Amino acid sequence: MRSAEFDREQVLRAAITAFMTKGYSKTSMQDLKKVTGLHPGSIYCAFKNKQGLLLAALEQYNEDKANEFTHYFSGNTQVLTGVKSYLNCTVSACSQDGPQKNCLSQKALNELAEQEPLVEQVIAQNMKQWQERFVAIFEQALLNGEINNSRTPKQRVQSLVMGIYGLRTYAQTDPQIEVLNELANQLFDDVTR
Amino acid sequence: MRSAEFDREQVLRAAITAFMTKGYSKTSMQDLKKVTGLHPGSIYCAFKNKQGLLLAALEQYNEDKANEFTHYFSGNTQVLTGVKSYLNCTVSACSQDGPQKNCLSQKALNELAEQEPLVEQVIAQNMKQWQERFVAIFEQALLNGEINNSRTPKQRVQSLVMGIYGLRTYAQTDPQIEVLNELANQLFDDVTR
DNA sequence: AAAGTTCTTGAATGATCGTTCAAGATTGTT
DNA sequence: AACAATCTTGAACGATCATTCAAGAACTTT
Repeated sequence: MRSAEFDREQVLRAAITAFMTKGYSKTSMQDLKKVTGLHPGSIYCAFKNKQGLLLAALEQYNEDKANEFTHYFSGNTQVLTGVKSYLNCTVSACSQDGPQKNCLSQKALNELAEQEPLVEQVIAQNMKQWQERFVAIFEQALLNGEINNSRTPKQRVQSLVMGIYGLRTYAQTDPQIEVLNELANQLFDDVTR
Repeated sequence: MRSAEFDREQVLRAAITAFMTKGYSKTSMQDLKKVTGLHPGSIYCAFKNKQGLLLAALEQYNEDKANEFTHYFSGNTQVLTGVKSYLNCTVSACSQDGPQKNCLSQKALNELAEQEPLVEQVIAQNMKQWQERFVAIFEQALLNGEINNSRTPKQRVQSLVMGIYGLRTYAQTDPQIEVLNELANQLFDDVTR
């Protein structure tokens, strides 16, 4: 046996950045060869094809986001403080230039929904997981008495994730950080009221 | 002189539908030939190239949306009633299948932002116009006493359009009409509170 | 160190892409 | 009716696309 020479995570992160900046369709295999350092044959051997690479990249992205998420809520401070700082982080990411202002799942969903059912399904699943992590957080907030039960945690989270999707789209037309911060603060207030 | 034989609006509406269903990159000139009934040469003569056709389609789309908008607020009923029915219409569009569940501006923005500056600029302008139409509506609502001045009309509208962007994205992962209606109702309450 | 296995390489493939343009068709003018 | 002007047609173009695969390189085992 001989093990592969490339670092899978490193390759996937490079692919993630490429897909986030240029989108799936406009990212050619030549681009992917350049950023991953892998020759076409290796890519096809490891991921079957371009779509397979996207699916693997989405999986990696989901994992990274899950780790990031737990990082925000690992401390034993108030739960809502974590939500607030999560939103602040999202805003500052959106207001910057560069690839990180986007979300791979959201961008790929917009591009490929109803065109690539498998991809759509995987993204929907990832987003559902993300949403469920938030629900767990808000259920804890309810137990802590940080929020009341005028709306269920799930209802609040649905509004929250909808708001974050909207925030990212809004930021693409108007990346003023003050406006985005105001929007995020208002969203926080509405969701925790 | 000899006038063109095709109906420009008809061609643009066909292009709009095509771009909305498959996205810009994945809509080939062959597709466009098929749906518009125009041969490549005619398309290039009338719109210069594929991007020119997209720009023309975006312009037509913006015009159509503006007309649709005034339709919702032309009656002399309460302003907020119009907002509510606008949201209901958006929800039912999102929950359906087919091309109309998307918004051409939003989809193209997600696909082409930071890749095609000219397209991005035109879309940002269209979205700004859409937002300004809403601001005028909310200023009227303020005069009518339908909303208070705890937030400015502009602030309310920023939250509203952000919410609508988010609603459309949310609908792509979970098109249950009950959930979307609940989200839209909550958005309405938050924005008019 | 030789053989066997697995991975890497990158040129080649056929398909499809956006785009062009010269020839044909149609209309308006004289 | 003949000519000029303009539009339509669709085959052809080079470029680029995702993908393949046979040959070479590198590692493991004997």
